[in-house]
Amino acid sequence: MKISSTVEWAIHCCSLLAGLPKETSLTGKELAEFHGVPHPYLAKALQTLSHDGILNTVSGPKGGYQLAKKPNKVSLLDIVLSIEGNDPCFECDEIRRKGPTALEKSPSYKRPCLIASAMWNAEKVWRDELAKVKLSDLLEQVKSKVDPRQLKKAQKWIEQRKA
Amino acid sequence: MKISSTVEWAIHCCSLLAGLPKETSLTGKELAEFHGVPHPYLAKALQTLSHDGILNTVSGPKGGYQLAKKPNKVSLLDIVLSIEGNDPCFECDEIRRKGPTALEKSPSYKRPCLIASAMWNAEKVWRDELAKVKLSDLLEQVKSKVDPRQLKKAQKWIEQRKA
DNA sequence: CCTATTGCGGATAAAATATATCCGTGATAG
DNA sequence: CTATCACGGATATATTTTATCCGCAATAGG
Repeated sequence: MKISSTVEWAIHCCSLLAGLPKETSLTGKELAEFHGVPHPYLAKALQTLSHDGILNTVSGPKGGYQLAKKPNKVSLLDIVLSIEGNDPCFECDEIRRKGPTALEKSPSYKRPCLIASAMWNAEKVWRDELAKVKLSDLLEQVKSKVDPRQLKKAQKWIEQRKA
Repeated sequence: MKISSTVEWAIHCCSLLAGLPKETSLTGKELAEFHGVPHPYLAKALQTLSHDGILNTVSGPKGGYQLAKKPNKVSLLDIVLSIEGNDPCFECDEIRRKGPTALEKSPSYKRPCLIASAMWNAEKVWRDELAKVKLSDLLEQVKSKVDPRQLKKAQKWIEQRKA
């Protein structure tokens, strides 16, 4: 039960893009360099986010990625599901219907397995919690909790690229 | 982000053992056959559950597995963590400290990354939810929601083995 | 136009993890 | 003493994750 590290990269990228001035975009290469992660692989994730309407992309020189929506309209859940897919993390293999004591057919099989239900319910509260957290919330926290020197440094790095 | 199918087996096994009459135990082979899953691999899971104090084991003929605690003292979280390990599913790779705009050293690095915090918080509510569900709760639901014919069949199958 | 830059999509490779099996050892009931 | 069973380690196989590459389409600028 491990969340792929691509999810971490994707959230960082989206957070960064969310904090950018209007009309500013970053290329995949820049996003990879900024975060110190491999570019070709990160590109796959950006592609996926773009496909799912979280990022806007522009081809060609001066192209790159922008956040497709307002930061308060993008949740962590949106990003996680985009990268990981929205299959539930607990998959019910219907083992209640296997083995020598299973019935050929039973009305109770139409209801979900009790164990699966409990697992899915827990996953639901997890998802609900992630859905509550928007990129705008992260931006808000950044103001007070991240070292101002780092913010300055990042801002400078980006301005230099876009000049 | 997928939970291993071994977890599903483990929960089914624990639930079954929880519903057994006092002093009744089942062998690894019986548990595997009952659920229609491969015995040697399931044995590994049972071993782990035993190691973590969820199951009691007895060697030798007439040996096997029993639930080590009362059903209301074993939660789904106990079983999940036993099998999957208790590492958080989101691992923070500290990418905020990587790349050209990171600082050598900053007091803000002593606090957890904001993104990781949000992910861990969601995982906490997930765990809390799983901790709420005890094997006794599942047993209670079984009474009203599982086909009585299947319960009868299972009971008979076990009695026959133990006769 | 032409060219350089950039994202897209498919194919592929390498590494890590999950799944599954086997066997020798020790414990124990009969 | 023997048959049954759990334990622990070693090993094999399958699947997933991680990572890279390349040809194509889009586009800004000369």
